[in-house]
Amino acid sequence: MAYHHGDLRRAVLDAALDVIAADGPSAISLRGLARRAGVSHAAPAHHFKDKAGLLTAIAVEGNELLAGSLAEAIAEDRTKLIDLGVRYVRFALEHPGHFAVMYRPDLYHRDAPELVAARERTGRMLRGTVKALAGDHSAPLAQLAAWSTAHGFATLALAGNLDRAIGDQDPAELFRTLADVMFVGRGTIGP
Amino acid sequence: MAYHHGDLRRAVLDAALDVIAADGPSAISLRGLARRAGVSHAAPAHHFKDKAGLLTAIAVEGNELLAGSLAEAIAEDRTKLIDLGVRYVRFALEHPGHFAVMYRPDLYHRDAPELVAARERTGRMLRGTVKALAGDHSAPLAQLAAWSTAHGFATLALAGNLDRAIGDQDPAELFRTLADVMFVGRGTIGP
DNA sequence: CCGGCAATCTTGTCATTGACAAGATGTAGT
DNA sequence: ACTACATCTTGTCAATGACAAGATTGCCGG
Repeated sequence: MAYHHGDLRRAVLDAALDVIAADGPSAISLRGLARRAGVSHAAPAHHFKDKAGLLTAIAVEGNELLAGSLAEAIAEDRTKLIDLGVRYVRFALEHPGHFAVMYRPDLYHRDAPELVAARERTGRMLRGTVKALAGDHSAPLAQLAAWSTAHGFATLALAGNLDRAIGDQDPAELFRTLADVMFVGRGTIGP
Repeated sequence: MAYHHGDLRRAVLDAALDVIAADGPSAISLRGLARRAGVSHAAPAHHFKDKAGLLTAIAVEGNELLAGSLAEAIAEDRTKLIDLGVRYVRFALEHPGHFAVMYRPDLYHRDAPELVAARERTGRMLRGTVKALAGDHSAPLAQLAAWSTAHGFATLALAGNLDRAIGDQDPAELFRTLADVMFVGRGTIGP
């Protein structure tokens, strides 16, 4: 084994995401991740400072991935709010490790500058699209409604609370159906 | 200090709920709770077996409290789905410790019989009300929509993600406004 | 009244973990 | 080659969860 791992930072991140997706954020241990990567027990700390630092890095990466995906949808059509919701749900299902950390600020350093920046970038996507659809007076409420619905659906689906309702469908497409029924044809929110 | 605490079980539960509401479930330690209650470090284990057992007890109690509140709303008017949502949100804000644990099955014993029973009781409330409003064909989707929205709103509000949007309003009443805008006047869901 | 019995709590211990400090090893720039 | 730096190792400590064994208390049947 070489003294330098090559990319220990990424290896630890990937191992952590594996464990989190399988058993939740409380199941990770820096020492366990070190063993998985074949390095000494204190090596990860050099890249992430401490456990909260590792989870902060995951939250940052998650927000960047999500912002990127939302940006794609906006590039296609900046008026389709439902597409943003579908991508939000799809992101949660495809990156369960990231999603499981992102909205648990008690687990990481919520004031880290890079995190604040990534969060802000994600938030701008949603706000911009909502404002393009709703008047300025109803935009905040519409934003709340959209975010709450997508976030609630994703959260419940990830935790397995919707297994029976979802069956063998694609959850993200089921969410599209749901959002269509809720929003389409209403003056306040959707086209 | 008497050898018997009196009601150590409740004291530990209350202390745990305090800590969880303040710093999240990852901040609790059985030994810390024991110190808070003025007992030896191993006393709590006698009541809850282990840490997951303590969190299981909290999840059970939370589901029972929530089911009770929902039952009240149904007793008043079994057709007002929005009232259920408002109570769901209010429960989350008034019992943040319980709520923070209930939907994190990775933290507790998700198969404990008492927990399954309490969950089932809560679920019946929602299903019954939704079925009374929507036809059998659209009920599952309507239930998903209602639960997702309320759960997402409560989750985001608790994590502090909605602070700016909420301002100094009562979050639960804000949710009522939001739900009114979303649901009222639609054939599929609300009256 | 009392002997035992179960529930409750204490004390003692162990492996694991997170965090930190100090040192070793490789790498890049000059 | 020399130096500065990033990376990784080794060693250590306090805190924690879990377990085992024993002490204390209240209670119940006889």
